[in-house]
Amino acid sequence: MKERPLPDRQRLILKEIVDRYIRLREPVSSRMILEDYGLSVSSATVRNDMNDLEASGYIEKPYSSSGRIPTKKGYRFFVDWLLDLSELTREERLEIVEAYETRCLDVSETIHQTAFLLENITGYAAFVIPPRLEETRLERVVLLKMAECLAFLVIISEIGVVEHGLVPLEEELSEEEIRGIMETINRSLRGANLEDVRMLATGEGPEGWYERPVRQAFLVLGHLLERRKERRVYIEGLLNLAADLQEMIPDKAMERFTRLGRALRDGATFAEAVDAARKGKDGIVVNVGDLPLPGFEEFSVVSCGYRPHSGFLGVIAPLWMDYGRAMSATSYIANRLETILLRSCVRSE
Amino acid sequence: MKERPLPDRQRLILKEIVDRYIRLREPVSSRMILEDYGLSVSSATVRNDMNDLEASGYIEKPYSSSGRIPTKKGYRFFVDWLLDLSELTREERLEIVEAYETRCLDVSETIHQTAFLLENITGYAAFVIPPRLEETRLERVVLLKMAECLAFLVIISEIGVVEHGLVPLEEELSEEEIRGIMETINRSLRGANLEDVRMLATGEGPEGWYERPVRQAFLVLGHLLERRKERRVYIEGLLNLAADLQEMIPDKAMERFTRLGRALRDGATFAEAVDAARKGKDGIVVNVGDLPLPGFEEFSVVSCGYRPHSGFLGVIAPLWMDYGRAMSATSYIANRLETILLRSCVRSE
DNA sequence: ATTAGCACTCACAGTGTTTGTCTGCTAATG
DNA sequence: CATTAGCAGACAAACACTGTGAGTGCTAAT
Repeated sequence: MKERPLPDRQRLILKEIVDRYIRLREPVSSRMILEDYGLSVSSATVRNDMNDLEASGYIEKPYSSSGRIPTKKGYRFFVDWLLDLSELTREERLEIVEAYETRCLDVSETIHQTAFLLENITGYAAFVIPPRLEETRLERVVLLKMAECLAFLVIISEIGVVEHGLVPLEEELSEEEIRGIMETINRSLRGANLEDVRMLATGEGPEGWYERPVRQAFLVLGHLLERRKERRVYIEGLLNLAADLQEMIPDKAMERFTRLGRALRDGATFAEAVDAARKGKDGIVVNVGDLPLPGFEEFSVVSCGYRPHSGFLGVIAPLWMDYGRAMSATSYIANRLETILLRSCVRSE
Repeated sequence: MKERPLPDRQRLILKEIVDRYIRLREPVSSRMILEDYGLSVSSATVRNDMNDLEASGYIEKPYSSSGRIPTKKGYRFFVDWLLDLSELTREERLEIVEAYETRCLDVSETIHQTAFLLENITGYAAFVIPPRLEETRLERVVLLKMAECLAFLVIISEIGVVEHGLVPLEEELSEEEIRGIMETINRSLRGANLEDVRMLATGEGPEGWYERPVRQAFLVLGHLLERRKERRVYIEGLLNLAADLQEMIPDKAMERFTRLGRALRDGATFAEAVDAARKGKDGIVVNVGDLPLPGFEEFSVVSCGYRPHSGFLGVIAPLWMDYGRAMSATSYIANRLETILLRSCVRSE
């Protein structure tokens, strides 16, 4: 794990190479570094250092006589040690805060909105992954009579409205009876985590225990939570990666783009990969091209957790992304979302 | 409008050229036609006919000595006169019917599902455009008390649940009072078209006429309908067009793809363009590369209306799409959706 | 340890060559 | 007069060849 620390000048040169490559997207030559950076040594000296850096695996040459570009290891080192964080401007922060102003209490809605927000701010592809069902506790369900044989079921967790759907009833029930069902459900399930609720409601479960109308509500409850479990990922702005791919591999760009798209179509896989890569950390995590998913070899993922635990969000962008900006945007928005979710509890009293 | 009808052999040759080009995607030479099609004439004769067809604008050459490919006019003629419709298989029809089995009464849900379905069946990009608000009448709203200062508003039209959302209340109201609000709203608005409702609810409207809590519900009502008005288009499977673009213009594929994506991001524009191109027709309409939208020059759109009027759905695919299949899939699914929507009214009694 | 100088490498863009396919035209044919 | 055979010409596609210039590695001098 512990690398021998780089000599000062080499650190400087590496930083310059990464900075410049991120800015201009072309191999950096020894002369370029001097021009930009007024180092008081000659280009040959720089070349020697670059040689060392290459030997240690931080940079590489696309071909034998070209300038250098950073390797993944180089980006990694850059992110860990050399990065200048660039805070969001006051205006940008304001924009984010305002975007949440008109929010309603629907969790999916909020999360979807967040994905858009993060996309707009960073210009990269953004994703938001809601807290796992396992980590979300049922506050209560609300069951309301809508028509003779139709009720409305709303699932409310500690962070707001999770899902809602219609419950067809086999016979007409009075409002009192429906309230009774609701209370039966709440009495037995309040405080349970939603994954347990789902399993209970979809599994063979305690069929005999309840009367038919309760079972009917249960069925829908399970159905809704199941749907929620599947639709776990909101990704926006995939199109932003198109131009990057074009630049990366002009002739295979399209193929790679579709591969990426397909990999992300099944959101759950992506969510799990990122979750695993975060290794349980809470705050900002940067994965430099090491997400074990097909098509992600040339992309970095910046992610940040938010409470309730197990929820996280972030951006997907090429290795040469502006890490500083992505990191501050991601953590700022994670923070806002967290605040919004925790504040907005829809409690019963 | 009326073209002089093509001589029989030329029709045959044109059909063969389009058929073959759609199948193999490469210019068709005079010899190919003979091989495939056992015409009892020589290739020179075919060439002469091809010359005539080119002169009339039905086919063209990519370069001076290549085989021929259809022009838009050629595709147009093909679609209008030469096409063999290819019905969906029994299995495919079954698949579609089954997909609607688990349907709930939420209109957006159903429509979204339909877009997926059409994409899967055809393998092209599919879109579904819901009926305009102007063409949808309010069946009724349902307002239900959920917590002390929170109610749930459900908007129900002739075709199902249109939208729902939370209504924050400024003071606690009894269930009776809330029911009162609901009835006030329903009394004055039932049967009105949703666009009028929206304008009424968002505009300055009859502020003075109602007490505060009613206004509050009104506000949310307007907000929900506004959102609905904006989110009018469901497009799925855009990625399917990527490969086609790659084939069409290998070097500019990505650029064109993003242009297409951006054009479709604002769904309303797309919806209007297609709507205009359909010229009020009810059934299947095929637009061969003549949709006046940037990026659509090289794409055809097959669309089909469904009731309630002003709703329509269809596919977007390259000019060389399998029109027969696309048309039968589109019209079949339009038909199913129509049935489902009209059947599923959520009436009050 | 640093530097100047030089030989070497290689992408890139431009140019030429070859090959094979398919056309248009013309003159012959029934 | 429609049809055909035969031939010359067009041109994409694939490939090799070349010059140019940016950038390196190495070596010998400081």
